[in-house]
Amino acid sequence: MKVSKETAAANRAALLSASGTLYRQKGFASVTIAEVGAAAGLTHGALYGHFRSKEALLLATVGSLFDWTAEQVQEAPGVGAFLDLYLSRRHVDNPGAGCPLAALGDDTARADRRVKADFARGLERLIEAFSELAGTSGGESSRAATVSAIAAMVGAVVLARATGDKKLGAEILETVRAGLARSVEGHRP
Amino acid sequence: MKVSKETAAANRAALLSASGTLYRQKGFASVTIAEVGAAAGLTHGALYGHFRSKEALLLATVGSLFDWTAEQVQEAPGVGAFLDLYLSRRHVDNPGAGCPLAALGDDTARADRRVKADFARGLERLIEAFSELAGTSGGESSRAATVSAIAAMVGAVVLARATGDKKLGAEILETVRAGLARSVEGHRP
DNA sequence: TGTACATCAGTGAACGCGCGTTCACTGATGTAC
DNA sequence: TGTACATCAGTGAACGCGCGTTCACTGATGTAC
Repeated sequence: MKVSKETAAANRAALLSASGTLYRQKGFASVTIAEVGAAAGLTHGALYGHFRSKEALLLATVGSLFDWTAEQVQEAPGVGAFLDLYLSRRHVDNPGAGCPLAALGDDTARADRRVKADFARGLERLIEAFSELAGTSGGESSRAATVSAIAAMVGAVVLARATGDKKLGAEILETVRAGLARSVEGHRP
Repeated sequence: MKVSKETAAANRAALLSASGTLYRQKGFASVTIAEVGAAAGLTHGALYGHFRSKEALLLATVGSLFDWTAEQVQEAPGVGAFLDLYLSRRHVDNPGAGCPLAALGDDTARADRRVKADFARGLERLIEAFSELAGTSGGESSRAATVSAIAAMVGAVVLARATGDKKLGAEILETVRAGLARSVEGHRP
């Protein structure tokens, strides 16, 4: 049956939220139309009222998904606090609510050019936000330090998740966290 | 028709080689039995003579796949040479013949406990091999530096692949390479 | 404001397709004599 | 060494199943009067 415009808009938002979570949990390839619909409290048929196809849903979802991490940085009170959150067991254990760059990096490498473009934009926004949070001026060496830090953070979360080994995973997180905390302090005169 | 024992063994090896390449290129979820068989020059039916199921093929493949990177380190003439190879455009553009930790990290996080165990073993071997190549003694700080370096390397390759942007990708690779080269030299008195 | 009706968001059965898996069959291998 | 035959690696048709997608239908919404 027909629903109000407000409900329809909320349903569309629920579909995008559900797909964003499911993609991060299961990867692009393993998410079905039916489960996205069900996670949003709808049937699979309803999804086609909002998106032309499975591909269109994917493109609509990643349009904003990869901005997540930069937004988290902007909300963080400081670099140390963000490092603690990003390199935490909680983050590693909850990919569906975590950094899409870490959860979908490999998937994006295999995806459409348009998905990659959204990923690149999200990464650029993250580099800017992180540089700003670290309080360094916009020099070249500041950007280089930020890029290296982000690579290490993403790598650490990917590796910690893939090992499935609490001890090794914790070692990776703590090692990278300590190394980056030292490096960031070193950049503050 | 029946083939010789040598041919059968070669076919089995070809299946494992094909699956290893295809997994790294397309991810675990998107590789079909038929295409693994075809890539090995066989039909899909032949595969079931060697492996009980699709899952058994996956487990047999990753049994040795994740050792690839440590073996590359052992063959490298030095740390600098390995960094140049790992953080190269060539590596980024050829995931099927590259580091499985970078190509399948996210997929492994979503996979069976046994796949994760093989990943963890491959990563441990890589940490040992890299420490040895870097020529540092087996102290705690040496291991920490190695773990941080590997996280940055894996993260750099994942990000460079996902951006699909030659310029940003090249910047990530070169920034991390330069940072690690400096860090490794710093550890040499 | 009240009423009749056109609109349209959502439902769920149905479709074709590709996948993993099975199995009767083929014919070269390799062994028994 | 030569021959007859049992073995078995590989083939390809067939199967059931789950998926993406379509579409006739439903009934609440929201508008025209």
